[in-house]
Amino acid sequence: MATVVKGWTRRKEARPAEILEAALALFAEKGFTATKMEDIAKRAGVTTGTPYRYFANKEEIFKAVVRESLIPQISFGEEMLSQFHGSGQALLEEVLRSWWQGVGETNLSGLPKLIIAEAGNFPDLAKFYYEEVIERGVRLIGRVITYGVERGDFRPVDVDYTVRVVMAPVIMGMIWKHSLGVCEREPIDTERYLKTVIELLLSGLTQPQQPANPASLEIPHA
Amino acid sequence: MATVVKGWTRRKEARPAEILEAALALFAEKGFTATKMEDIAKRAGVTTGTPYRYFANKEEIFKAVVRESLIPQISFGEEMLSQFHGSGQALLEEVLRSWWQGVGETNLSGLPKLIIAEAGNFPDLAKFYYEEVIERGVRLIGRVITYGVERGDFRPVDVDYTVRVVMAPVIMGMIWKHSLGVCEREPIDTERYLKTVIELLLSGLTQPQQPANPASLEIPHA
Amino acid sequence: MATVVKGWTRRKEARPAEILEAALALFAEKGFTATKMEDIAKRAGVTTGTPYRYFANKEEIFKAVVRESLIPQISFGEEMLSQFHGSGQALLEEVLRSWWQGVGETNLSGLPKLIIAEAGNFPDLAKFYYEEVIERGVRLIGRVITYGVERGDFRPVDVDYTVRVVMAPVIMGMIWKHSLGVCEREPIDTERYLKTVIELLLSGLTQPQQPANPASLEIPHA
Amino acid sequence: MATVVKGWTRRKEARPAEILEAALALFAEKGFTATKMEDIAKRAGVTTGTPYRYFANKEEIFKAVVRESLIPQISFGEEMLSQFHGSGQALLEEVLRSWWQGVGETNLSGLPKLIIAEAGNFPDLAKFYYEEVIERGVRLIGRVITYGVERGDFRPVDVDYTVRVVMAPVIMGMIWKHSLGVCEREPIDTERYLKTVIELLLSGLTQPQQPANPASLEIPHA
DNA sequence: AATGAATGAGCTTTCATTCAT
DNA sequence: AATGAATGAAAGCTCATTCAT
Repeated sequence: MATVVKGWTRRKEARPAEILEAALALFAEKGFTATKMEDIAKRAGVTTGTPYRYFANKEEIFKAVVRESLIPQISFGEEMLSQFHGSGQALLEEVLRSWWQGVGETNLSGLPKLIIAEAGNFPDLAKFYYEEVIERGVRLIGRVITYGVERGDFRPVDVDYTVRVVMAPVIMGMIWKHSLGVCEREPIDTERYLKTVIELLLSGLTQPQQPANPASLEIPHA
Repeated sequence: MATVVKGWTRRKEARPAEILEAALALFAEKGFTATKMEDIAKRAGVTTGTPYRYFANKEEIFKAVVRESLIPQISFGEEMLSQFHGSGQALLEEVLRSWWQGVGETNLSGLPKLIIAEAGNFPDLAKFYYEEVIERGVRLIGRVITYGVERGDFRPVDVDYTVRVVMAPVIMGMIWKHSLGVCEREPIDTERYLKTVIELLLSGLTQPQQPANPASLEIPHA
Repeated sequence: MATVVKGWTRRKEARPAEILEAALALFAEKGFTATKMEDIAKRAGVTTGTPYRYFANKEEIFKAVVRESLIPQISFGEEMLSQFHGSGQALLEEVLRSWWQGVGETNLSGLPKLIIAEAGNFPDLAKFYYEEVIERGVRLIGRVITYGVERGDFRPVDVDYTVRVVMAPVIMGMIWKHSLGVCEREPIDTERYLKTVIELLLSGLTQPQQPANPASLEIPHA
Repeated sequence: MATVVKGWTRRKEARPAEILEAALALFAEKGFTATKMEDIAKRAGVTTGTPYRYFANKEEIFKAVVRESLIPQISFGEEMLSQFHGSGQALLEEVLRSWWQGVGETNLSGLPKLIIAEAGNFPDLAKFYYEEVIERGVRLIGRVITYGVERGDFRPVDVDYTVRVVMAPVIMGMIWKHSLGVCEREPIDTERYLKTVIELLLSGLTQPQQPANPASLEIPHA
């Protein structure tokens, strides 16, 4: 939230970032349509017209938020994959957990909900998000699963579709936080949720053929 | 859509149902906010004021759609559960498949997306949906899993949280169809998706035949 | 409120009167614009279209209410005047009290408020009411005052304008009942109000016994 | 009406006042409901959305009109009372005349009609007006009468109710101007009306100098 | 570069009146 | 004579975007 500096002293180059930060917070809370430009401006500590100096319109602000905040998280996952040498199980868990930490526990977790909600009414946004985020994400998880299958850690599976099944609980966890989750009597215990997800997925993916290697059932980090 | 008839008569008793059908189609396509009352009216073959003869406002139309269409599907699942005598695996597959058939392949599959998207801006709707749909659905799947665990078909699991993990891929499948799914080059093969989901879940839930590593079976917090 | 008779048995000739009664009650409560035709119908125990069998539109219903209910009250006052033989004071009191009883304490007391409120937006209604009610009422009170002056009971006064001053507290009393009166902590004691009105008016009109100050008796513009 | 200026600037600080002035004129003419926001805007020389920058909604515009225009008139009367040293008669006449001048002869005279008309349908407005205007007005006139009674200028009277009787002709005079008054062949001569009011009221309130004729003071029927 | 007043199309909801039955 | 479903124009309020300063 924009460190307050004495009036004109505030460095101009911080403006766009402050606007994007404010926009992300509001997008996550209310969605795209329900977020008013004026609220973004106010929250960024500027006036109505200022965001238009830096971004052509609300859609461009959304794209910029995605580019600046979400896409680096995917790059981070790709980085991790390229340097990984352990078991498929460990890799999958590592990727899911770091995604959860970098996205699920930040305001970014509001973006999947937003895009799901508004894709139909903003086809440009949908296309952009699909190409820049979804496709890269799917490719990343696909490579993770293939890695495990090729190492013999995972059963041979229908990779393309398994990717979606693997991602679903993580995405849903994020969506939940930002929508009906607020109706629940006791908030979700995210660590417990994540643990359940990983346990079920790994257990479902793991090669059951040979007498199980007890180590491979253990939860890494445990 | 409504055979055109001269004058207003004849369709009298059919009107509310026609309006709900039109509303569901539009809700699924555009969401709650973006669905204009006038569009509902037009699609139902009536004029602006007519829906208000039957429903107090847009929120009530939504509730009626849920009550008339979605809730019976849950009742159907409860019915199925109470009469089932086979294995846990068979029960879970049966429930998921029939849910998919009765909801996922109809316009009803648009409702989860809608409610996720608009919960924050329509707390009344959220509360209604949470109490009437989510809680009953969660309870149903919880009983299905417990059934399997008690029969020894499934590993002992953290039922409350496993429910969410089991439902996630099904819900996501429905959400996908109505949002970013339209961006995909080739449409999802739903049978293939469902097969992958069930295979992974059953494989993840099923009691391993050989002596398992006890540590990995523990229920968190237990 | 429409004696309930077995369905079709209800004598048709009672319909218009029932509709007017319902209309008066609602007009008094909500005013002209805010009274919905459908509410009139419902309250009269018929359906939406029925009032239109008897009256061309809402304005005509209003006129009929005035003709059937309010105008007879004026005739009654005229009757009283033509047969009266006592003092001017007694006559004025009699007229005011019987007006209060026949109008002020019934739903008719809502009509002055209504017409005052809506005259600007329904010029036809205003003209009708002015000609049929106001002019006759003013003429009546004018003759009452003249009666008192000619008998020497009242000071010689500017009759035309005194009429308005005399009527004002009675009209305001009725208006009050139907509008801001509801905000008062304790409801108006109408008998006490009426007593205060009459006391002040009679005391203000009565011929002082001692040689009067001629200046104060002059009629302006005379 | 707002000298037309190029662009939107310049009138910045004047806007709210211009809007209130336009609103008052329309409220006086048509009442609250029948005054369209767009008409207020047009008359103030702006477009539909502009009034909403300054006032949350139509009700708030009404309240602002009352606060800015009517309430100062009451304060003025209170001021006058606190500095007055003459006879009760002179005080009452002074107060009524200055009220007439400051309210009766301006657009403010439309407010009593408005509030009487719409109290039932806008309870919030009614409560506000009752508390901010009526109660203070009643208290003011009550003190004026008490002043006269205590000085021996007025007969001892039922102050609470006499207040209403005294105010009635003044309020009615204002109401009349804005409703059925327009139907009259020759417009009311306000000076003549006011003179008649004051003469009748003072004559009705003044302590008879001579031994009173008990009969004439008795309340008939008592 | 930044401001913030102003725009105006767009949406939900209401209700007098009509007219097929 | 009576019904009551349907009409459709109208009104309050919102908000992305513009542009004079």
